[in-house]
Amino acid sequence: MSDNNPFHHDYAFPFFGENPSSIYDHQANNTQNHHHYNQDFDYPSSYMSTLTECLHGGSMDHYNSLSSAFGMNNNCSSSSEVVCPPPQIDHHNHQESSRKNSVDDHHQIPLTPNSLISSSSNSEAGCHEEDSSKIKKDDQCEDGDDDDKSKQVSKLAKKKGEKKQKEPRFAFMTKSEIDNLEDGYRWRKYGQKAVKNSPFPRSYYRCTSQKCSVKKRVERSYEDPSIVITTYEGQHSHHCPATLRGNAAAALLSPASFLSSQQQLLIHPHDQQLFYNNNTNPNLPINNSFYNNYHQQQPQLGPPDYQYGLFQDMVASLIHKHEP
DNA sequence: CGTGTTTGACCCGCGC
DNA sequence: GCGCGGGTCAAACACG
Repeated sequence: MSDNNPFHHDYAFPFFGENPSSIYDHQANNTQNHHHYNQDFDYPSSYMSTLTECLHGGSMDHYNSLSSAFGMNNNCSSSSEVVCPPPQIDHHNHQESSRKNSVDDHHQIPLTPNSLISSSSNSEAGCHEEDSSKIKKDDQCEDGDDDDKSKQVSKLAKKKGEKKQKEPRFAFMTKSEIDNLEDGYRWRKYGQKAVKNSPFPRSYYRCTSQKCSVKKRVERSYEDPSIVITTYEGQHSHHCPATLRGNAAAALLSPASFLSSQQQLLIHPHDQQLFYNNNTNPNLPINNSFYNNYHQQQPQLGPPDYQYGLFQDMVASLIHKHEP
């Protein structure tokens, strides 16, 4: 697949978070002129729970409800109810991670207005074929390569005789200076690759929980370097570590809930004006490991006060918006 | 020492 | 068959 845009073959949802100043700039300068938002677009507060359920291992019904909730068609030829903001190449906002692999050419690919919004199920023709490739690899193992028997045995035992189902995927776009957005789960990075036509590498993460095969890819949009594209693959087979402590309030106010709800909220351009993007809050350390360290080292405590405040502001706003 | 990251090598599918 | 690009593996390394 030559397409390096995950939104062309994954279940995709556009999210944008911005700080107030930047959204004003966007709207004043670009958004309204070059891209349209569906005026009838509705954003029920159930987004919050729906997305969380998806991330916590919900059924495909959740995917459907998500897609419908976001006004997306289930077929691939999306009518693009929501269009992403225009690409703004911001070269001073490049990430600093090392790139071992040089990218041959960084030429700009013409942006189609719907390029980031189209969605498809995994059964669509445009999906990845990585699972079939794995199966084939395992078949080759059966042929008897003595070299890597030990590591191949486990794979064989895992997949032999059954065709592994393709994992459902969905992707988020988030305006953030942080690449790896905290979602409440613990992830282990297992790879990084240069992306064709993009100066930004793609990172591969796997859920650290045993028996959980959920993966996620994180990459920065080459069209707008301030946008982080996170693609989840699979569904967690365990509870979110951030919500495991049995404290409903803590769970509600956990960074995981905060971030996902923030992303959902920020899908609507009008809401973008209401909230700070947590990740561009100058009071927050711009540090990938901030939330990870927080969860690992201070799991008994709630988020900092400003996070409480932000989240409560958002919830209050949501309630206000949906009151008759 | 346990956990997570980095990074070169490798595999696979696909197009030519 | 060959090269390319995406995805994964695993040894080496970093860090608390």
